[in-house]
Amino acid sequence: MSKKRNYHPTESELEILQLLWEFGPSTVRFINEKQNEHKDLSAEQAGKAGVGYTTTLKIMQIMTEKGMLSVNKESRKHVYAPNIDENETKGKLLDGFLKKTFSGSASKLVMQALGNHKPSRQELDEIKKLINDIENQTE
Amino acid sequence: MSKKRNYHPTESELEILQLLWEFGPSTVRFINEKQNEHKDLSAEQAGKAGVGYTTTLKIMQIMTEKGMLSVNKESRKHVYAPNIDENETKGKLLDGFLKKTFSGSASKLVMQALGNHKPSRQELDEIKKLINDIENQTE
DNA sequence: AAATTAGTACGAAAATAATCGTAGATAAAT
DNA sequence: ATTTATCTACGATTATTTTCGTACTAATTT
Repeated sequence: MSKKRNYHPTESELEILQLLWEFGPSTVRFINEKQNEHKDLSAEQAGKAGVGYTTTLKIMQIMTEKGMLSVNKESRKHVYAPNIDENETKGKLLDGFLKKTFSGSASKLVMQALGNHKPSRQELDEIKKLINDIENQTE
Repeated sequence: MSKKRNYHPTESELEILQLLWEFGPSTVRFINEKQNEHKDLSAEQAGKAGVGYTTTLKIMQIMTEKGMLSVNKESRKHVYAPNIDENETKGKLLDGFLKKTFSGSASKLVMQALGNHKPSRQELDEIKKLINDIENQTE
């Protein structure tokens, strides 16, 4: 039986995972800069310092220990890559959120999501198509 | 300008809020028992001890300090009531989750939710109705 | 009334997450 | 070849959340 780890990425772990999923294998420096770019965009306060380099490094090292990332040490600039699947991970996170917040009811969540966030015409069409697919596939 | 507090309930705070929303104003004892019932249902280990009474009490007191709950102390058994709106709170939580996990795209989340959780026919119908409502309301 | 039970108050410990300082090593620049 | 910049390693600190022990008080039982 394989050791089935259950990954519960923390907030900053998730932030890093997102960047790695988006940009592919990266150095600590790159990830750290992206983190601080993002912070700037939504900066509410002038005095925000941003995440320190060694903080990002430390977290990525911890993630590697946990098995979430793998690291290539050939170069001095270690290159980290996500070791877990984006959709699978997001699915699990969604599952947890669903249970905690919407008693596990996907439709309640969908309704709140659609109710709050007026989706665009294109988004609506995508969703309708998805629903059609599900309906056809069921029967 | 009113002091606009931004409530970020923690996990156990949210668990308590859910119970208060579901069952209405309650004593610590009641909430604590519900917490442990729920834990039993999904008990994976035999040795799980459950949440201690004073733990629940403490958290509810902290929530009261923060303004999330209000408390009626007329009886010796204090009765706690949620002070924040269920839909509004869940909306904010969803918002945060959306940003952190799905880059703020509601449709991505909906698609993942529907993709993972084969909704029932009834749920599908509800969602379709909701989409119709949104479409009609837009134009 | 005495003893037992059931409550609240509250400080402090334990667990978890995030941050950073500093040391040491390698590479790059002068 | 020195100096300076860049990188990793890693312990320690801070912040946050959760848990619980203990003291004290009020009610309930015997």
